[in-house]
Amino acid sequence: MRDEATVLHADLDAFYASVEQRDAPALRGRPVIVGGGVVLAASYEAKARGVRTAMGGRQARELCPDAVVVPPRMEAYSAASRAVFAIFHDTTPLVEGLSIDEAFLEVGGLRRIAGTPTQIAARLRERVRSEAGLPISVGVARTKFLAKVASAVSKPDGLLVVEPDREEEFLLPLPVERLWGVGKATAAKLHGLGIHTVGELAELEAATAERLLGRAAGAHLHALSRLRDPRPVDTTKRRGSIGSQRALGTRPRTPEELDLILTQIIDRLGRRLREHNRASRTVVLRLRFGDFAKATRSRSLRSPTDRTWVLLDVARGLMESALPEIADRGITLIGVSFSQLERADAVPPELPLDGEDGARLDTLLDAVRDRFGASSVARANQLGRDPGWSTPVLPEHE
DNA sequence: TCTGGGGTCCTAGGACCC
DNA sequence: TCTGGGGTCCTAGGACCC
Repeated sequence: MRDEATVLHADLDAFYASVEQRDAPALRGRPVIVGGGVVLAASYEAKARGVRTAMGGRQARELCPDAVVVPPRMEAYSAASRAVFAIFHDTTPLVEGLSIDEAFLEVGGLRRIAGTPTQIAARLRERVRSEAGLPISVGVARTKFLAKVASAVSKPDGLLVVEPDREEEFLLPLPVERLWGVGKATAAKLHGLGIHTVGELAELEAATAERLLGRAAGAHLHALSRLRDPRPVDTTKRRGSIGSQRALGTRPRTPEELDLILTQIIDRLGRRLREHNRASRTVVLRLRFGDFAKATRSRSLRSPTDRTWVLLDVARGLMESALPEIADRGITLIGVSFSQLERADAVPPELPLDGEDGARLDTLLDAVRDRFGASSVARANQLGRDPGWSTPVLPEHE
């Protein structure tokens, strides 16, 4: 196990709001809220008045009537993110992006050319401030998890180093909500057992935590509470899904309206897919009904595709199957994600399955699905992806 | 609290294969 | 013919994060 603090977690402060303040000097020093219906981001001046991310817009304005409310400018945030990540990559080749505004950096091998992790972290903060014009907090520790907690504790605009011999003293008194993966539901379960601090969780047996929280989550959180986090900084991660959704309000919608919205979402997502040279094998339709209960419907394809018309076709089928329930319960949100992504240029060509053969196979698969259920189709899909299988078998089924 | 939009990972049952 | 262990894929749902 590494015994030196060489992992940095760098996390931009109030990211969207800071970009707005950077670009409009009149907003500096004032409470800024990004987003109208719901707060997407709040500047520290607004946070000081109790405004929080994900809070309803009305409540936020009551807490902070003099706040400047601005609509989000996603393009500006993407550009700012690219500039900051360029500084990350200039600092070390070992960068693992977590989201638009945070990343892990492994700087263990750089001591001779760039100095200690603490020196590297301080210089990184200066560069982001002077070159990108944004405040950033950095945590430095032996593991990713501790570095992330350290950056959160250091906010705003902070730098916090957790030396290996101070880890217990730093972590154990913190509330369990600080653990990465403990949200409302998990915190409530732990509180029910009288567990409020990380130290109290660490005193449980691992098996007890697993029984209470589920095998994976329980084992993971228990390990974190005992300072075990073997995950290295991973530079090879790629996005596994992309999605888009639209809230609809509560008024009734006709099937024609829903189809139009679905088409717009799929069209936009299809573009994003092709821009990133990716293809998707599973389409997920996400619904929120009139009572705000959620549901998903999904379907997997024979092979990944980036063709909008194919994806739209699948999504329409899912939507159609949900229409009766929507008519009953009303609908307040439509979302679509494309998952099981692969590189589009790595998808093997489907030569034997194009054109009429492809149409015949689709008909065949539909018949199989009707008669034997979806998992038979899943098996047929496996066979269909086997290049040695598809060509000779098809004509026999005509 | 009358509720955004983008993601990740895990669980669990049914069906299937070897 | 029955039983079983180990594994994969699909679908649906849930918790969590920023």
